[in-house]
Amino acid sequence: MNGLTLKHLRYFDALAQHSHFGRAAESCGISQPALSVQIKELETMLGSPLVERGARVVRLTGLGEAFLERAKQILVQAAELNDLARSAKGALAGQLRLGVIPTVAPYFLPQIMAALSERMPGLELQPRESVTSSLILDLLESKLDAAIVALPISEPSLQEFVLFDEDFLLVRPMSEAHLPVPNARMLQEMRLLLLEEGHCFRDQALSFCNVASSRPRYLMEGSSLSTLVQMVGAGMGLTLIPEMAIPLETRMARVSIARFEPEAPSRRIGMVWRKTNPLATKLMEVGAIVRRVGERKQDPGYSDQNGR
Amino acid sequence: MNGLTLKHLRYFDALAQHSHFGRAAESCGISQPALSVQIKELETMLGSPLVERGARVVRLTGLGEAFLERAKQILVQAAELNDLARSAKGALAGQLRLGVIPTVAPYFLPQIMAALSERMPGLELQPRESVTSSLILDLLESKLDAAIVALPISEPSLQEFVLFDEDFLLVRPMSEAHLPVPNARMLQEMRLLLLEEGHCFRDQALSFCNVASSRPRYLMEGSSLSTLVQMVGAGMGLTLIPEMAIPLETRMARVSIARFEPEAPSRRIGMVWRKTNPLATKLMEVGAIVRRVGERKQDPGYSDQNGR
DNA sequence: TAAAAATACTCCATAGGTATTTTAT
DNA sequence: ATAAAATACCTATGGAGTATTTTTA
Repeated sequence: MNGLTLKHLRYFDALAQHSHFGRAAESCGISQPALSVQIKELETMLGSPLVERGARVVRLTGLGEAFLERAKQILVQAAELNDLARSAKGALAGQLRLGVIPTVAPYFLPQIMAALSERMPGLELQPRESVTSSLILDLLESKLDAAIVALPISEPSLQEFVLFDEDFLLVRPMSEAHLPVPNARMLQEMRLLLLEEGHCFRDQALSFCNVASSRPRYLMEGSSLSTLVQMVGAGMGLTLIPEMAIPLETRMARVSIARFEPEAPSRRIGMVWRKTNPLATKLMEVGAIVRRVGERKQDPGYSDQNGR
Repeated sequence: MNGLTLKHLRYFDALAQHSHFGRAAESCGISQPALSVQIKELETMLGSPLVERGARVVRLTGLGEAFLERAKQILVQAAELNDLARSAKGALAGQLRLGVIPTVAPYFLPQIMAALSERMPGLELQPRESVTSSLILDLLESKLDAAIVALPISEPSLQEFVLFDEDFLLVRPMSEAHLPVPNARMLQEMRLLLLEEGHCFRDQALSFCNVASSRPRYLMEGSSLSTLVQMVGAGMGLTLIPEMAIPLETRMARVSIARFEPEAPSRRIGMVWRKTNPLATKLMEVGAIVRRVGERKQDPGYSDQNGR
């Protein structure tokens, strides 16, 4: 009598996500009629419709919303079952889907991959770069195993593992190198170049400047730290970048770096994963290795392959 | 790549429960080879065995245990999805699987069924009588929707809904009706007839008598309150019964009833259900109706169909 | 050697495809 | 009029049955 299938849930989840039978079907790798039939079957089992069919819109009913929420939980748990076997085996093998935020990835990911391939040879790292909000969503839906982001996340279902803290440094045109380092108040009056919305680094920088409104007068936006530094070099303003970005980003640019004293702004970088992930203990080991990489980077005597 | 099915989980759950491919298959309504194939498929997907096959024994591996735990969770949640639709509809309709402990069922269930069929006509009550431990297990595995038991249960995942408190009364042979009512200390020296192990009412009575050991000197056991009262009538000792059992059990018996003063032992009867059950709000309504029945029963002016 | 699980094969139910119709804006 | 979902019909995969062999205590 219980004809419910995980397939039903996957299809319904896809339908809810796309709000469109055709695209949802495509995302499942099946044809639109096949998906229609499965959804209808699900509704028949339940005795109530899950979606309202408009001519151009598909919307979830109230029941559909409630159903979706629970269905997602089940799908996540089912996905975790797959990881269970891997976690039972000694070394963490197979692929590890790791998300990394854009203001960390280019400066840290190469070293992470090098360290992991040495210390955990069986591991196949599948990195994905995106902003925090997107990474967290994927994490919660079990589309990622772990993510490296700025802490805190404060999501109760996620485990946070601190990797390291790092300061933000001031990047100015060479021509201003002789000027005193401005403080937070002064920064508010200057032409500050920051990342576009969605990047946590942007918010952290703004919060240092005590900027309440999200768009102060002299704010310009770039889509990568590299772009920002280039713009600074061209005399268009100044910016902040995290310390780990210095070697790579300032090598070719005609800019001057200054440290804020005595209170430098900073961020805490950490790794997060679902607490219920069966790989949790293995992920802790991964975290320890990654942390080691971070410590080496911060050691002033250390010189990585990015030179400097 | 994710060929996992709820069917796999159901079959594996059955196998774990029966530790026997043949019987597990039977309980699933399929043949033994069919189950073997599915289990093997599951193990192949995971890459590790879930069970150790002995010639006469099937035991779960470590991975199997871990897998089972998570699989059960998923199965419960999947079962709850079915209830979701019903809860969305206005009145609670369809069948409601209600467990009741043996020391409540015969005295309370008829009135409950009468009240519910009047107040919730669409509801088809499927009662099941068993001891508390068994009811709670079934509840947690979603094989019951709710249960009427003695509180507290103190299981975090269960919602407790208090129905009423009721006293325990002393049942003596008619010949002893003139004697003073014994207190708890005195009871320890008397020939006390109680239910066999597993019944919560037995434990509650023992705890009133401050009996530490589970089998005091003068203890005899019966399998139903009715039997106990008959034995008391035959002069074999005395017993305690809950107040609601009085009308039915003492009608035909030559026994005398006495109330303990001033501190009568008592029990709290309540209804419990899984907090995550989508029917939770509806179950609260059911609880309210059942509570009303309990209140009417306790009203001295009330006379139910059991006479008295 | 005997009970139990695995294997071999056969079959049919059903998930899914293609072609088409119906629906709603 | 048109995009989108439902329906009709057909095909093929795989779940489940029976018969049999293999395993192990």
